[in-house]
Amino acid sequence: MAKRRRVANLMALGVLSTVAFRPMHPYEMATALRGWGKERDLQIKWGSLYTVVGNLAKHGLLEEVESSRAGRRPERTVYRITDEGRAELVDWARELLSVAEPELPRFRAGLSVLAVLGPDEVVTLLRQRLAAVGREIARAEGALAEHGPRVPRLFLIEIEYDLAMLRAEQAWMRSLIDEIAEGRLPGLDEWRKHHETGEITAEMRELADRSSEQYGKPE
Amino acid sequence: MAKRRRVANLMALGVLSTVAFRPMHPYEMATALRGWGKERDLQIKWGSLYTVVGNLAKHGLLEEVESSRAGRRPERTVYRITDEGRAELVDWARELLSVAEPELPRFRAGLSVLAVLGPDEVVTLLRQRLAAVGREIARAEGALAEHGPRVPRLFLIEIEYDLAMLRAEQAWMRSLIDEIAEGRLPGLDEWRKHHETGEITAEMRELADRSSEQYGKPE
DNA sequence: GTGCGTATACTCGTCGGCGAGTAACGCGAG
DNA sequence: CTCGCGTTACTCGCCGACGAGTATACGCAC
Repeated sequence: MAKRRRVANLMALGVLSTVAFRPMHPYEMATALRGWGKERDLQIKWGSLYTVVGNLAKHGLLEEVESSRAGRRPERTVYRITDEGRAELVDWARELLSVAEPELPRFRAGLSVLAVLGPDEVVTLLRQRLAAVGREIARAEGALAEHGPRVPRLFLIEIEYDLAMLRAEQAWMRSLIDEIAEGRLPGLDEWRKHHETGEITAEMRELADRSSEQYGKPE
Repeated sequence: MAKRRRVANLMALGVLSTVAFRPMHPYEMATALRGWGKERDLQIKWGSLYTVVGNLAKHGLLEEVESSRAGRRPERTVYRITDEGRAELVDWARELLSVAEPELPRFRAGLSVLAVLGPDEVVTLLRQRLAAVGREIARAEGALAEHGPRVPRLFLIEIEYDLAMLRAEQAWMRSLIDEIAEGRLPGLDEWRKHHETGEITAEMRELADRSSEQYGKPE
């Protein structure tokens, strides 16, 4: 289960997958990744790039090929992927596709502190986010429509995944918004009262102090 | 849009939300969070805890109350939330609930490097993950069933969100698996051939070299 | 009552992440 | 032909994340 990667940063996965095609220097890897459209999956931090490539080399997953300097430009070090690097890439892909450890999206964190806001405001905020999700959906659909004809479907799979997840999120948010807005959410009155008066119900106090186990084991 | 948080780590959100109830020392915050069941959202790294609390204090979101030592135990520093801290908590919650910047789940990264594996293996791996997702669903359902009676629904919202997302993921994975397993995915033959012979199609080579813009602007 | 395992409550050091800075080149405008 | 601004290609350095280490206290067996 998810053995510790020598280079854990997901950008390293991107690097490995581009440099698998042909030897490159770091900057080239980044532009290739970008040109590919993968900046979305593993966002490129220019600062990290060289750290990551350096670490990959240190661990024998990449190796330095040449260190040419054209003119008096800064030196460009070209790297090639090693057999070990290729193995790591494959093994990592296997892990990512087969393991489902729970993720912690930021929105989920927001949901878990819902109660610090009042119900009415929550509805407003969720509506804003719903609109934003709608825009993301449009964007993903646009991307599919644009590239669908030219690019094999295999390479657009992540976008299809995005779409599926975004639509699910949209549906879920809609039903939650409706429940709150129409007053059907159980406990809504206590929530509103707590928020207006700042008063903490006995229930909440109890919850706050209890330290029993809940949903999910500590790692 | 997502102004830079003085303390960006999501654990800080957890800390703020617990210490909002009453002053505590760091270790107590962590156990409260755990007892609450929030270790799932913002997983607790013991090393980070003190860094995070320290940073919150440094930025005036928490303040030191007393530094009692009971017996000859290590000194316990108790912190209280400041008005600024409370404001940050509320503002942060607002942001998390209203903004939808795209997340980058690990699975999505795996999908984006699908092609380094062969279709048959991909099916096997996805089936494994499908089973794992099923177990996660069961777990979330169990948690809902267990706590539903005792805990107000408001505090279980994240679990409902988990469930919705997990089910969507399950459905999407099923349909992808079927498409590949039943040979309905377009481009499947090229994919298989590429994987068996190691040969790169002209299409892929072209894709690899092109550096045109795609889906998503660089930040 | 003494030994030992476990919970409590931190401290420290390292390593990676990443923003900001730098420097050479190339080109288009005037 | 030269100014300057965008692109290429990196380097530097801080600071935050977190694993591992540490030290006390408490409970319980024998």
